[in-house]
Amino acid sequence: MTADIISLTPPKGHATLHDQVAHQLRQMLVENRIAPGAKLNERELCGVLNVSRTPLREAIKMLAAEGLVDLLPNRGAIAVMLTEADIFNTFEVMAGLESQSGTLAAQRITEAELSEIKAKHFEMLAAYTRRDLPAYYRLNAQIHLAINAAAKNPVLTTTYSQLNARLQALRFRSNQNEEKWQAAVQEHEQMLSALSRRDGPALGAILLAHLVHKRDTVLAQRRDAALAQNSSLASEASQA
Amino acid sequence: MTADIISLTPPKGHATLHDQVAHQLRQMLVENRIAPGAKLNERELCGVLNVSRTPLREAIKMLAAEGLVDLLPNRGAIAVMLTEADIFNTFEVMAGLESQSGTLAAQRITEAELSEIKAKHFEMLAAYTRRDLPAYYRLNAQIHLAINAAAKNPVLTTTYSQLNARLQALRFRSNQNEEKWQAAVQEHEQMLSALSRRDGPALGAILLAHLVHKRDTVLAQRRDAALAQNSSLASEASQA
DNA sequence: GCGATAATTTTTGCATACAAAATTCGTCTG
DNA sequence: CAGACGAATTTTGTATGCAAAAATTATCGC
Repeated sequence: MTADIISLTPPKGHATLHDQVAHQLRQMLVENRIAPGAKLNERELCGVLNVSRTPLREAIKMLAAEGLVDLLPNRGAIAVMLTEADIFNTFEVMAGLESQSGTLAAQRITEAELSEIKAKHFEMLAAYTRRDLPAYYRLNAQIHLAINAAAKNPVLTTTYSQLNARLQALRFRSNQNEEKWQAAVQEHEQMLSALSRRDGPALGAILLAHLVHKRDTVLAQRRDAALAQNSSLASEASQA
Repeated sequence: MTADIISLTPPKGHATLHDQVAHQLRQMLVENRIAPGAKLNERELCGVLNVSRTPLREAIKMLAAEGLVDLLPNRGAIAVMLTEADIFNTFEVMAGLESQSGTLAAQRITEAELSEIKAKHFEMLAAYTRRDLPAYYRLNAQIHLAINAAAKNPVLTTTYSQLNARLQALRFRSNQNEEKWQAAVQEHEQMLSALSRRDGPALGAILLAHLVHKRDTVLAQRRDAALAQNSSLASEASQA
């Protein structure tokens, strides 16, 4: 099936090496174990992953097509470094895709799927109440993926996941501020309500707004981080 | 820039071999010079493209990530064979993306861009009047790409182009029937009107409907082709 | 003659080898 | 001492070689 070409799930058993390597590299990039802008040294990675350069290079080419690394001619590959414009644009597209998936999900979701999402929602509320950020993020992501899955369109799911992967690295260590967190939780309440009523347009609109807010949060955070980085660099420079 | 990772335009000068090969293969797939389901024999393609297997295989991995070929473990790659569900789903996503690009384009298009699209529109009308299908298709595609470009979101453009490439092969030899053709032209008139009025929501809605119609046309055509194929096979069998 | 099985050939997947480009380092000059 | 030039090293890009898996052909049994 076309939508499964890009396997975002671990290749089971012992599939081809380049697929395994691609999966491992994807994980490393998404979890920020390879920093944005960092060079992917082939020899080094060969050592870490215990493979020769051939499957490694093939995997890198796949990641390039997925938009997780940039290919510099004669200079290898680097982990993508998203500009603010890139982030804005990516969120803009993801907002459209997620909105669409919400609209479709409202039409196509089964009772069983809805129940599972509701359950995850309550688990997420529990995590929020405990201020357990990692659990909250995990459940949040699961809910969004579940809504996506309920849209019953594998092409949509794959496209969404691929864009999401590029941003994952950004969100990996992001800390919400309290009021935005609360707002996000409220939006999730509205999402569940719309989904329960099978109100596609409403769910689409909510998800659109939700993603816009998420985008603003990520961008604001990024600016703060950049400022902190700059000031620490400045103090370092003054020390030297 | 992230959106330029996947180069859909000819790599100028003498870039890396795997990029050139990827471009050539893409062209061959999109133009149906490699039939859907056909096996991509490595040695054979090496001969045709005058390269060794290494850059060829790297290129194939990229095309796999782009969804143009399927990778079968230990059995190489085949040109994607879209099922009817795949086509439906791909069009569904493309409809969403194109609708969004219309909405954004209405907000962000410049006068110069609008004029150029209008000019292309009239050229397209000329082609329609002459019943010059190839010219019509070319201009039609250019208009859609121009609207996409006017949305000023490279991520959206790339995502759209990537999905479009998968369907290009289908449309390459597609013949419109007269009334659907006329309807499509009328929709284009509405598009231009909405774009001139900078009416984003209207343009989005029109493009959504336009894509749905395109989808129906392509699927109907495909069913006809399948029937013709079957009957010719049947007569062949009866001859033997 | 037909189907199943075994041998042969082909093809894929991976590792290695070699050439060209880029990076690094040292040296030299002003 | 700064900066530029150039040799040495590293790193990438491509070609080739080898082993395992698949496809093909031939052979055998029925």
